[in-house]
Amino acid sequence: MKYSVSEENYIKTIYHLQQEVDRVNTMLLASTLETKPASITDMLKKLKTKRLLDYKPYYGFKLSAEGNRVALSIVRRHRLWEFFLAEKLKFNWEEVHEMAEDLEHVSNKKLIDKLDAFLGYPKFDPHGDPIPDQDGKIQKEEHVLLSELKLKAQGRVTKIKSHSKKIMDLVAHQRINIGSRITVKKVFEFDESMEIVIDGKITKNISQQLAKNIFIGNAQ
Amino acid sequence: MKYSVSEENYIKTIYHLQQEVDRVNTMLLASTLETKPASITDMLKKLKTKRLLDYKPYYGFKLSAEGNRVALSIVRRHRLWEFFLAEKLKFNWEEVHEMAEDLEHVSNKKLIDKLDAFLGYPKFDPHGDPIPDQDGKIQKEEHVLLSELKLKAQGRVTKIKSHSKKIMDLVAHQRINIGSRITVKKVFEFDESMEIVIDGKITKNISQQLAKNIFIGNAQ
DNA sequence: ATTTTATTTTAGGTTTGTCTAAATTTTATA
DNA sequence: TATAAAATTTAGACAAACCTAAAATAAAAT
Repeated sequence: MKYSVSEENYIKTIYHLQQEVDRVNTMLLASTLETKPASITDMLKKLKTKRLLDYKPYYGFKLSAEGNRVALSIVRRHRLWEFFLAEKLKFNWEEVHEMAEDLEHVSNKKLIDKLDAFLGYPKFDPHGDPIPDQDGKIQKEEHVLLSELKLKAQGRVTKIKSHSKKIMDLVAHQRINIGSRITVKKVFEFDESMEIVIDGKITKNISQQLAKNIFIGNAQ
Repeated sequence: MKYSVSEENYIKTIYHLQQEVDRVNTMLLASTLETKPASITDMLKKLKTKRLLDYKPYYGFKLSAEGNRVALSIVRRHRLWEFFLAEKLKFNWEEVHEMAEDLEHVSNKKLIDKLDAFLGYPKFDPHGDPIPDQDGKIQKEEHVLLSELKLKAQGRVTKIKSHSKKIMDLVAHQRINIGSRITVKKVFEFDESMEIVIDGKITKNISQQLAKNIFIGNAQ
């Protein structure tokens, strides 16, 4: 089945929100997609008739098994293109997300599978997010938030929680990259900010809010 | 300026038709785009207000300078993606056209320029068609139709005129590729069909209709 | 130079995906 | 538990891009 760009964006967004909160509602989806609640309701009805969504008016909704399958294929496309943009075209990993938003809707399966092969079947994208394989299988990530790392603890950055421009700006400025080795030197009780050392070289001070958006783990 | 997929398809199609006939009309455009004349008129009015088209009702239309510029940028994207698909993803050159129809609408300029660099600034796509550079400049092709080649004449295939599935099927089956060296062994007066030798190895008989769709020239 | 035929445009309708405003249902609060 | 507030849905409208049927114009034929 082929879905419209709009349908795909709804499915993908519902999928991502379901990873974060246990109940996605109309309001949340509307604010995430920067659209109005009434538009959400319209699309929910459409996705329900296409059996991508379990949806009872007023009682909430979630992706059906088929909806989940479709979501994973969109996520796969998105992350493969991100990998391509960063690895082959040499884009900075902060700028690939936006471009991949367009490329992800090119849905020719043979194209995506050949791209996957060309890239060497990568398991994680440049943000450290796992790339689903042809069957939608995802390699388990094991990581903790930098904010939860104990003093003197060390690890590699595997992922940034949100890819919003605001966060990416700060992360890039602080020279924190996927793969950077981070050591926690100090945690300040006052505001829970921390002093870290990046790759054994640069020392930086970061806020707790930022540390709560950086994952340290086992990927790559 | 950003244009819709539909607008881009109209602009691109008008551009291509203008290379072939000196006056594109509503009927021709409708049949090429597999749409109805009334829909063409609607879009012509829209493209006129966007100053991409010189158009006087009932008097005909042609791309404006700006329309031409936009068309060349679409053609550039299309052919760069075709080159990528054939060269990097190892698709057969007969199958890349369809996929590039989707990819061409991803119009981020920085992405396209980086793709161009990654591919090594190719001058011709896998069909032998020239790829416009950032400024819309096209490398001149010098080629003649295979049907016009003299007896015993020889040359390399640089381009297939149309990329319709019907032609591509036949061309692929006959093992005629871009770059193949063709020698004309015989021309039969009865139906103007010809016997050719491909790369000094295989002998084939092809119809005049087919020979009129194969260009022999100087590209690559 | 009419008449016939072909082409093009207009008028009005459809679908997709959006919107605003109003109505309905659920949840929270007094 | 009745009422206020918040969330959700319905009703009706709009733009984009298409359609059919009819009207207008241009081109061809007699």
